[in-house]
Amino acid sequence: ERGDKGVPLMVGVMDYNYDEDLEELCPVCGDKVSGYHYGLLTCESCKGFFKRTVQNKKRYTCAENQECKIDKTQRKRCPCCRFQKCLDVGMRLEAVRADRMRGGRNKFGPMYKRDRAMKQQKKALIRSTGFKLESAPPQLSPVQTNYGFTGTLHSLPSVPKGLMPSIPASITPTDYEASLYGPSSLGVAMQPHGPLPTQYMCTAFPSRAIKSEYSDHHTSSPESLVGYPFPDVYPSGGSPQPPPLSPLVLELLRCDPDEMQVQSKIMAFLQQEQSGRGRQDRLSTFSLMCRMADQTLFSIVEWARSCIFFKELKVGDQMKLLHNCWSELLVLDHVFRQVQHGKESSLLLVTGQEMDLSSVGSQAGLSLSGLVQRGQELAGRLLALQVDRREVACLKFLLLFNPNVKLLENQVFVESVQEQVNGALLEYTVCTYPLYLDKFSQLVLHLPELRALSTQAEDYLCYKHLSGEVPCNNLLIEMLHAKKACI
DNA sequence: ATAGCCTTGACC
DNA sequence: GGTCAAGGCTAT
Repeated sequence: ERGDKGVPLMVGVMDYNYDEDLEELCPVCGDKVSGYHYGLLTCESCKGFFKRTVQNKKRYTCAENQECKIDKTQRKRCPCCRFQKCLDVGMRLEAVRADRMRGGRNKFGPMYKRDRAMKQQKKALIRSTGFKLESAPPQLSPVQTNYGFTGTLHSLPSVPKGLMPSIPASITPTDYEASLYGPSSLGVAMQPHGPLPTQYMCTAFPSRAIKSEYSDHHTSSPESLVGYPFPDVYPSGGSPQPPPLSPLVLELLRCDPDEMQVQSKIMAFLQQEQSGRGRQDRLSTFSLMCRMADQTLFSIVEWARSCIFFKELKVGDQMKLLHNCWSELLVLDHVFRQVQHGKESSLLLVTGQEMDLSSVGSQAGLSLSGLVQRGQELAGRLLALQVDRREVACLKFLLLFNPNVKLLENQVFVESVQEQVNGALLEYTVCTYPLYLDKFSQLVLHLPELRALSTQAEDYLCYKHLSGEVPCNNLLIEMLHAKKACI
């Protein structure tokens, strides 16, 4: 691809640019990758090894304890552990053809294409986030960097133990390969003596073996099948199924509170507050909106405090992060509600009430109407993007775990969560919307507008507060003060 | 048996 | 017609 054979040294030096070279390492042995082979990027030798093993139905036994380290220099020592590692990192038995037909393409083609697109975007992401990965301390041990949440095998920015310690932990290809195609070797490494994921369990599998992807083209006699005694990863026999949703995305979504619960809670609170007042001092619409935003903010803080990752932080760091992003979360909450509402002419409030936009225009001042309008425009763009709940769940984490917040006790953790969620969101969008390759960047590109909008909202709130129009005892104002104190 | 290089051929 | 992952070949 890159003509790196006769490249003049100088060009090599000039081109040596974080770009490709670091990613081109075989997940099995760390040798140079020569292309996609049997499901993922591997080196030429592991490709050949995997082919020989499966074609010739070889059975190996390990002389040691089935935990031999496999690297470029030692890969010949234990074929048993080497083959096990091939399976662990996700090489596909089905990609070895039973009929030995040469040339052509197989059903994995589209998958390789998707993976290329994803790698491309991840690279762009790394570039746009200012080479965070490269500027990180160069030799963090996996233990130090592994803040991965337990329970997922996917998207952890960390390396399986013993795999090429010279590789910066976060950018080995392993994460993505594994999260696309099967359990990561990290997952296996994390539970070295535990049971393997079901699909790789070596059960007593009857002679009905793996079908080649080409066996459809020929009358498939039992003899034409490769008889490797592993169960088919895709028993349904169709095209490769999309990988399961990243468990991280699911986990982030699970953290989300139930909308109806929040809605009725805030509704009940406001009603109670109103009923406690006499006819005379009923709150103005504006004050009511402030109380509503205030209560929403309470529920956001409650959400954050019970969230995966966030609850691991010390309170001091939690405060700093929330002080930084509370208005962004509030705005995102509002805007996404409008996306779901889908009506141009009215606002949907957190209480489930609908409010005519024309009444906002007439009752609110110019600056508030402008703010609302800007929110509607953002909602319109997000609607056009077809942003979904899972993506919003990720965006909330990206806002919350802002690595630019200063003086954090556990900065590294925050950066790690940011990276993990970025990766999970990227993976989610590429896998869920394969025809919309740009969706991830489109989503992330809307964050600056969201931030700008929230800043404008803060300014507005500040102005209203200074002119004494915001009710006191207000979390909004407290946050406003705290943030100003930070800066 | 290994691994680097070669040939093949469906898909774009 | 080019691409590139399959399988094939062959020195070590």
